[in-house]
Amino acid sequence: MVFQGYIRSLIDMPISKVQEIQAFFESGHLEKGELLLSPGQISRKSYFLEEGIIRVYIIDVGGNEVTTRIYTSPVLLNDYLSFFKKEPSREYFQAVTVCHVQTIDFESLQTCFHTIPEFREAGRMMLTLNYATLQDQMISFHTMTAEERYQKLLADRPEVIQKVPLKIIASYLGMKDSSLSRIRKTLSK
Amino acid sequence: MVFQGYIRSLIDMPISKVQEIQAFFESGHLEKGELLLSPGQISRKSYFLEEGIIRVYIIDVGGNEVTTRIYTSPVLLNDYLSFFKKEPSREYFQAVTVCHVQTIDFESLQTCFHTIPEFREAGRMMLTLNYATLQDQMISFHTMTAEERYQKLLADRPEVIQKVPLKIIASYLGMKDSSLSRIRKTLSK
DNA sequence: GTTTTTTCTTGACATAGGGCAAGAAATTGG
DNA sequence: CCAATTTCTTGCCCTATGTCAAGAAAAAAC
Repeated sequence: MVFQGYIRSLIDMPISKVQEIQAFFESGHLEKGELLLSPGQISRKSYFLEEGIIRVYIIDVGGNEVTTRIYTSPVLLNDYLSFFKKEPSREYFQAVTVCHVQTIDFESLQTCFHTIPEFREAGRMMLTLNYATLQDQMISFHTMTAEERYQKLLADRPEVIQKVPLKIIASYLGMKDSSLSRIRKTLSK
Repeated sequence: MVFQGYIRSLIDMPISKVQEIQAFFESGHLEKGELLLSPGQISRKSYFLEEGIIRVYIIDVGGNEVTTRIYTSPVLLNDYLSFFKKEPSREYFQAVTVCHVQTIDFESLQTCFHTIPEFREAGRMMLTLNYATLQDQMISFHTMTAEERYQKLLADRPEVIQKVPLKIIASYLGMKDSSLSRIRKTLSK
């Protein structure tokens, strides 16, 4: 249901088509804290996140975790570069909460792309949307203060604020956790 | 030549294939300062930037220009969201220098995608690479100071430093032009 | 349910970079 | 060439956010 609605929101197509697509995926489950992918590994799977939250982070030169993306369901996601170019990933993908996912491996995805043109379109649309999201994030960094970025996240994706630890949110928003804590105090007044 | 080398760097394919692809494009020329696309317009073309520099910017709520991307040749570029979803663009695309480009319209691109699977792959690769670039940029904002970002740009793409006005570079790096000017002074010592 | 570990809050102080504005320098246009 | 723009530099002062560190609160482990 979730899967079908999401795919059809990307590209309009008959239910039968989506069911055909869905048959290529298989259901899975992720524990809180589970790593889907680590630096050095080659990504073998793409995911449809049906329920839950997944974050992507790196360890910077100073040894700090930097969260660059936070995915909230429903969404299609993978490590494009690693998955398509078959090169080692440079990021950690981690389940922040328990997650329900639908997974698909490279070969199945290629088959699916080749046999169902609509899915190819959907794939491109997914990448396009992800790109647009990242771009919005860039613009936020250029034009907003740390507090404004927090308020935007609160307005756009309140579930992130509710379910993700403060220090991960702070890193994602490009500030220190002490600053975010102070911002919260200010806003609570 | 430039076109062929670039496409083949995305996806390995015989020269004859690339020539077939190139036939779908037509040569063009952009004046310095020329706008390729403005907010509200629907993007009708994709570009291969053969020579020159193109920047993308928006006007933020405070009325300031914010440069979000700077493309240096050779590179394939377009406004994905506007071009593929046929929705109004939200950005300005502007030639920063005189440019040589190869252009292709939506219909030709679709035809090219359908008839040449390799080009479809190349298109996906282009989007993937652009995504990766944007992501690197995000990470820079998270982990580096303004000065470090400047030094990185200088190391990675010196031609940007040489040919793009300081205030555009400053905006792209997320700082004020006065700050960048001071950074330059510091570094020159 | 007690201990251990992790996360969050808070204070005191430091600093990178912003805001404003004036003038210098470079570029553009006639 | 000379005037008009536009771009770049610089001084002074200011503020948002960082740094460090300690303790409180919450969550996880036993």
